[in-house]
Amino acid sequence: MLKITNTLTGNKEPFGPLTPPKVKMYVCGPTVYDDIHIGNARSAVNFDVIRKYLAFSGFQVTYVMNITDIDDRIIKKAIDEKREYSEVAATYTKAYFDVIEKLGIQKADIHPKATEYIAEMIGLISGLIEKGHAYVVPSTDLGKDVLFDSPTFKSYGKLSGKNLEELQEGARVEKNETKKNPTDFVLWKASKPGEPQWDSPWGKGRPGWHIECSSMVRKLLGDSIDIHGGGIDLIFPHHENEIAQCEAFTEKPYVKYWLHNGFIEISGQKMSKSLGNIWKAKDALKDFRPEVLRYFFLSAHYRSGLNYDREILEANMRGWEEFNQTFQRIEEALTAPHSDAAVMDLLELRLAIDEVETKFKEAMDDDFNTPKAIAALFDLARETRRVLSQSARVTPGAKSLLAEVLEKLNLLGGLLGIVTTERASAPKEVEELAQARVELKKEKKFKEADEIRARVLAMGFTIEDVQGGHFRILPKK
RNA sequence: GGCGGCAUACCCAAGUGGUUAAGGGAGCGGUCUGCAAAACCGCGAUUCGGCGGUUCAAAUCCGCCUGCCGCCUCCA
Repeated sequence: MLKITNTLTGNKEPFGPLTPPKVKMYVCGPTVYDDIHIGNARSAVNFDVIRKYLAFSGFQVTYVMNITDIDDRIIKKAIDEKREYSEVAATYTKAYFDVIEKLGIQKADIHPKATEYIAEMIGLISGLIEKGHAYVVPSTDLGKDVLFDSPTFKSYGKLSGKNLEELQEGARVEKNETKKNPTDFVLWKASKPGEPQWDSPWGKGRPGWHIECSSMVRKLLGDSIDIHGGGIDLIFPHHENEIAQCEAFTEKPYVKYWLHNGFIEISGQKMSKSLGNIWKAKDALKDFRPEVLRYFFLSAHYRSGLNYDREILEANMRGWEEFNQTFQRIEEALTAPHSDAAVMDLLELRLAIDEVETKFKEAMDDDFNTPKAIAALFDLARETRRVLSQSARVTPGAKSLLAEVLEKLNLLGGLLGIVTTERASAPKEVEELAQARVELKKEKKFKEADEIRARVLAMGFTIEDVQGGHFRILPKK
């Protein structure tokens, strides 16, 4: 039984979608004004795994992730770079999908762009005005603003656990003369001359931030959906405001389960432009394999913070390498001739194979506990390596078990996206040198053999001796 | 000031009432080896930030304290 921690209730609840086996899932995607950083990447990976696990569990998931392609920061960038805002958005949308693809993140079923849903937004805003939840105020020469009247939505604050009085007393709520209440927020923003603009009943303007998600959710998934996700920082005000807009208008529950992922910190500090410690995903991908980054992201629970430090990531990578080595070693054993004479103890491996999927599911069913799920995979991998070390050539019985291991680890590890299909392969020349070295060793010409090893090392490869006069070539560490 | 989260071995990180406190990294000891590396085996928290309380039983529940962090303004 899958359980999910729901931010709305603060509890871990059994997961029951509105219309099983269908699951409607929406996650707040990027605002395409710059390259995404590893925090964005972590979020995308977390929800990718959640989406895949739901599908693995038999649910029919419809997954929507938006692209915010109109926003103040995009406009600012466009002005700074003297380009059209749409060019800026297109540039970073492309960059986003490039990173997503590299990270092995399955595309959402739909990636709607905000600017393609302006009509739906205007419709929703008009409806809110008619129902008395929004009001129009004069703004620029080109048009008027529309603001949400927060006290008219009586459960405002239910997601973030805030109430209107506290927010009004709070020192950090901005003063704004056009707002009737400090917690009111913009639904429609009048454009200034030269800014991107759309025609509306309130003149030339553009949508507020919160309204786009609400509009796209309703248009693409319906009034009520099962899962809505995003970063922990979006709880307030973004998701709170989405609830207010939608529920005030539809008078139906907007989202059943709210999921929020924790932040990545850089050496204990929040990533921010002002601190200058932004680590872009595309740069991370230059230094680390995508599977390693995914392994790192999934090494902590998605709700927790994740501290990044180069040493921590590199320590994670060493564990990941050993895990992935297992695949290559199994493949080697499977392709090598078998041995009927080998004495092998396979009992523990049999047990490990039988329980791995159960342990994996138990972990994932507990609010997508990926660290625990990974531990289950590592248990099987360790047991497999133990068996492999018993004999260079394995028995036919061992081969069939190893094939099962491969299947399980590929299935479950593949779901997490932490398995690499890349195998260490060396140039033919290196292979030949290594083979020649075997002969030299047989003739006890160790000095020559060591010279070959040194030469190969200079070429970027390490030769490791394996039992029975065999060898393995690995990239230099 | 309001709301929320976290504190588990040298490091990362699961565990949220009851058998030996997962897993990974690093370390140490051993086996193997021409050497090296790898591999494999073994070792490692009598204890879970501190102090009280509840309970037959707590890392796990409650209270207080200390420390760190996030949100309340754009933010994954």
